[in-house]
Amino acid sequence: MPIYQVALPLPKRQLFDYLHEQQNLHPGCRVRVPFGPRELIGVVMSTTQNSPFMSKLKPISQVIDEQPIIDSTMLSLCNWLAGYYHHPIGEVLHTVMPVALRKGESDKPKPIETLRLTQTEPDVIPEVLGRAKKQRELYAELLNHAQTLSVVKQKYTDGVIKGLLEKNLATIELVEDTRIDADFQFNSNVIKPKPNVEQALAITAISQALNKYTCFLLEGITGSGKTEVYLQSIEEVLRNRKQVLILVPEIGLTPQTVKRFENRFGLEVGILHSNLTDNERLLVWQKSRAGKLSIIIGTRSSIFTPMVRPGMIIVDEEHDASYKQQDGLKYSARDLAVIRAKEHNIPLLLGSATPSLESLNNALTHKYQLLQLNQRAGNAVQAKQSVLDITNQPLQAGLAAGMLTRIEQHLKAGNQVMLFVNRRGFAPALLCHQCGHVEECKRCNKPFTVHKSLQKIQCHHCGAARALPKQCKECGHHELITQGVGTEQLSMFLQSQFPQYSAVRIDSDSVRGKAKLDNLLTEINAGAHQILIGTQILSKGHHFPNVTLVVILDADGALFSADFRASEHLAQLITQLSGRAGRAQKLGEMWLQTHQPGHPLLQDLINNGYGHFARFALSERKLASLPPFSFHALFRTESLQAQDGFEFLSHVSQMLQHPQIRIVGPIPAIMEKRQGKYRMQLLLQSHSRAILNQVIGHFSTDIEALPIARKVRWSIDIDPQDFI
DNA sequence: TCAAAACACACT
DNA sequence: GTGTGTTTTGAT
Repeated sequence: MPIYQVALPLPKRQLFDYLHEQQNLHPGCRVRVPFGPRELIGVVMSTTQNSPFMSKLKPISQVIDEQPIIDSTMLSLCNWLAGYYHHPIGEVLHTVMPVALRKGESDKPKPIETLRLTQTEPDVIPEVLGRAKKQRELYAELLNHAQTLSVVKQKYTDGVIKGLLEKNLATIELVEDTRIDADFQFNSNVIKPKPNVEQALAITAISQALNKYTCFLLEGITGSGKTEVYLQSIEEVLRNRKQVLILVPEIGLTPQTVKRFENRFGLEVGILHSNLTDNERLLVWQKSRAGKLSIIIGTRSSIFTPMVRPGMIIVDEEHDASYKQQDGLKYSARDLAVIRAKEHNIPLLLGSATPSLESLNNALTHKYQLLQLNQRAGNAVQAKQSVLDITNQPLQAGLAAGMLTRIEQHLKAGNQVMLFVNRRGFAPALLCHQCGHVEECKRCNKPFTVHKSLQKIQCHHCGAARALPKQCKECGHHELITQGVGTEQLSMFLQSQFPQYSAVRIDSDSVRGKAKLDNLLTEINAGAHQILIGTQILSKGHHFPNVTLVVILDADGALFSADFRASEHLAQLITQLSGRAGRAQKLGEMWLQTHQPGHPLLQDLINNGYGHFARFALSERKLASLPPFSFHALFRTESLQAQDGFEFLSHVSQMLQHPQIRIVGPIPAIMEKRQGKYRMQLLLQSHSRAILNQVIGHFSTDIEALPIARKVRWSIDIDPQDFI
C-alpha cells in the first residue's frame, strides 16, 4: 500500500506519513487524516515506499479532492515560501488556502437548487390549483422557464413553493453552477484619455513585455496618472485573453476604485477584502481559477488567488506596509508577487509615488525596469512644502501661533485644511502635576492614552481601558495633567478656535467600519466639513480636492527613531499627504512643524522631492550596510518570564555563529512588554542572503527541538519591516 | 488530602 | 496547534 507524506497545519517542520489504498493520489490534494485523538485536514505532498513510523502508520480517513486544488505552480510557490521564510510547510499551505477550503469545503461550486415543473404541457394551469392564487401565479412563471430557488423565495413564501411541491407539480433539481464558466469578453470601445508622453512610453514598454517576466517599477508622482497606465496595460492583457491580478493596500480598496475598473472594461471584477464571508471568498477563488474573472483586485492575501491564464500582476502603492503579514507566515505580498510573476513568466507592475528603497534599488541596479511619471496630469500643481521652526515657540494643542493664523486664512478663503497627528485620543499620557507619576498599563509598561470624550484611559498596545482616574495613584494628588497631543484634543481645540467651521476627526476611533469612512469622505468632498484632523488614514489613497493647507504637527519623532526605516516612512508620509491636497486648480501648501528645521533629511525632501531624497537615503543605507545592501532576519520571542526568551535566543545565537553573519542581541524588543508578555529579539545581518538563508535553514529543526523553545513563543521574521 | 493549575509531551 | 497524562502547588 502506498505511503503518502501529508502536510498538516501544525507548527512543525515535517511531513506526516499515512497509508491509502489508492495508487494515484496527486500532490496538492486535500485529505482528512486521524491525528492523535482528532482529525485534521492536510495536503498530500509526496509518495514514499517506507517510513520511520511504519508500525504506527494510520490510513487516510477521507480523500477530499480527486484532482489537486493546489496546482503545481502554487505548490512550488508554497515550497519556496516554506524555505525562504523558514516556516512549517503545513502552515504555509494553510495560509495559501481560502478559509472555506481549510475546513474541507468542496473546491467545486455548490450546485444551484432550481425549481422546475414536473409536467410540461404548455400554457395550461392545472385544475388542482383551484383558487390558490399565488400558486397559480408561480406556476405561470415557471411555465416560461425554471428558476433558482433563491430567486423564487424572494417573491413567494415557503408555503406557496411547498404547495406546488406537495401536489407534485414541481420539483427541486440540482443544477451545476455555470456562474464560473470562463469569460473572455470585455468592452474595448470606451473612450479613453489620451496618454501624455511619459504615460505613452510606460504603456508601450509594458505592452512589449506581455509574454515574459519583467518587473516594472512605475515611479509616478501623485496625480501623474499611474492608474491610466495600469488601465491601458490591463487592456492589452485582456486583449490576449489573459487575467490580471491587482494588489492594493488594505485601506485602498474603495468602491470607487472597483467602479473605475468595472466601468472601463464593462466586466465583472473579482474583489477580495477583509469583510467578505468565507464562502464569498471561495467563490472569487473558484471564479478566478476557472477563468471567469479577468480582473481580480484584492489586498495582501489575494496574491494566493489561482489563475488559469495569468497575464499580469500589479502591486499598487508597493511601498505600503500592509503588504507585509505581521503574524504567522510573515510573507511580503509584494516580494511574493515577484516570485509568482517569474513562475508564470508574466510581467509585474509595481507602482508608487513613493517607492520603497528596496524596490528603488532594484530599479537603479536594473533588476527592475524603471518607468517614471514626473508630469502632473491636467493643470494640477504640487503643494509647496515648507518647514516651520517651533523651537522655543509657545504651542496651543501642539500648534504654533503662526500656524493658527495660516489656518484661519485658508478657512476664510473658503478652503479646507487638513492636520496630521500620529496619535489617536486626547493625549498620549496622563501624569500627576504633583509627583510626576505617569499612569501606565501594567501589561505593556506603556503610558495610557487619554480619551476625554469617553472619560477613559486606554492602552493602545493591548486595548485595556478604564475610567479616567480623578487622583494620582502614587501621591493621591487631584491635579492630573495630560501630556502631548492627540487627534481628539486637536479637534476640540480647533473647533473652539473656529466655531463657525466644522472640524472632523478621521481616525480608527471615529470611523469604525469602511462604510462610515466612505460616508465621511463623501461629506468632506461635498464641503460639509472644513477642518480635517486625522492619523495615517489621511495619507492612504483618498483625495481631498478642496484642501489647500496640510499641516504635520510633529515631524521630529521619526528623525531620531531607533528604527532605521523611520525616515523613509516619514518621507513617504509627507509626500503622500502633500499629494492629497491642492489637486484641482487650487494651489496647495504643506507645513511641517519641527524642532529640527535644518535637518538634512527634511531639507532634502522639501527642496528636492521624494525621488531625490530616496536616492540620497539609499546612499546612506549603503554606507551603513543596511538593507537593501544587507539582509536581515529577526528572531522574536514572547514569554511570561523575560529570562526564557533571553535563554532561547542565546542558544539560537550560539547555533547560528558564522563568519559572514553579524548577530545583534538578544536584546529586548522596542516594545519590551506587551499584553503581559516579555518580548526579546535577535537580529541577524549578512551581506549574503544565501548564507543567511542556508544557516537558518540548516538549524531550524534543531532550534525547534530546543527544550527551551517550548517555554517561549518564537518566530522568525525574514526581511523584517519594523522592529516593534 | 485533594483538586486545580502548570507543565511536558506526543501526534505519522 | 491540541488533547492527554503527569507533576507541582496550595488551600483545607
